[in-house]
Amino acid sequence: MSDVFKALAHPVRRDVLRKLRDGPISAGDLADAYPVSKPTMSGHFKVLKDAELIVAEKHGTTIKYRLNASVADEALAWLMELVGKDGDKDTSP
Amino acid sequence: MSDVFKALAHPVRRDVLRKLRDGPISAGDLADAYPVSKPTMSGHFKVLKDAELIVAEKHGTTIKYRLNASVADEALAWLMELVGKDGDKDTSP
DNA sequence: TCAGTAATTAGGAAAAATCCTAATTAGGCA
DNA sequence: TGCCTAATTAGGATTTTTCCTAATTACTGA
Repeated sequence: MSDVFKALAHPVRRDVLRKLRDGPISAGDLADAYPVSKPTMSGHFKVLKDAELIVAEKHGTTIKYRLNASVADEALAWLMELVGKDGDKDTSP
Repeated sequence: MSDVFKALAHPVRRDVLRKLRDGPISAGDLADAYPVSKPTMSGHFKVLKDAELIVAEKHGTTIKYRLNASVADEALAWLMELVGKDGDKDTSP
């Protein structure tokens, strides 16, 4: 759980996760979206992967990352319990 | 927002927040609950205070901390948006 | 096979986090 | 006032995070 919150503690990593909400994106395209070097972005991807917030899919020479919402759900559940909301999984039937 | 997730990234700090769910607790009583020094705990309190996850109330010579759920709600809202749940504030009418 | 592109690993500098002991501040009370 | 307790601040050692440039790995296609 610490790994997840640690991963969420960096603004670039949070923004990467938001981008991945709309579907998988390649490492290169993600890297191009931020004013830091590619190796730095690769490091951010590693933090997100280690926390299992993202999953890598290899497509030939490129790698696409996709969001793993189930891990985010665990962090969500922790916060829900903290603030006293019950942990409903869905808001619509 | 980074401050909030950073504060949540340490297991002792997360546990402190959970304890405060049931009402305010003094700094000393909280410190006694963990196998680290009081100054270390004081440092953790500072991180939580800076993130506004807790609020200090002075009572004579002791200080009581209480949970500030509204900041936790913001982190919750961020995660809800990430995983595609709508951000209902309440689960019961 | 080998040049080109995508992405990561290696190595290292600078800043921040973690935790300790010792010293300090602040309040309450004989 | 002077002492005791509660809690924080100061100072410092160690580890982790963050970010860079340079080098490496891995796949593709002429």
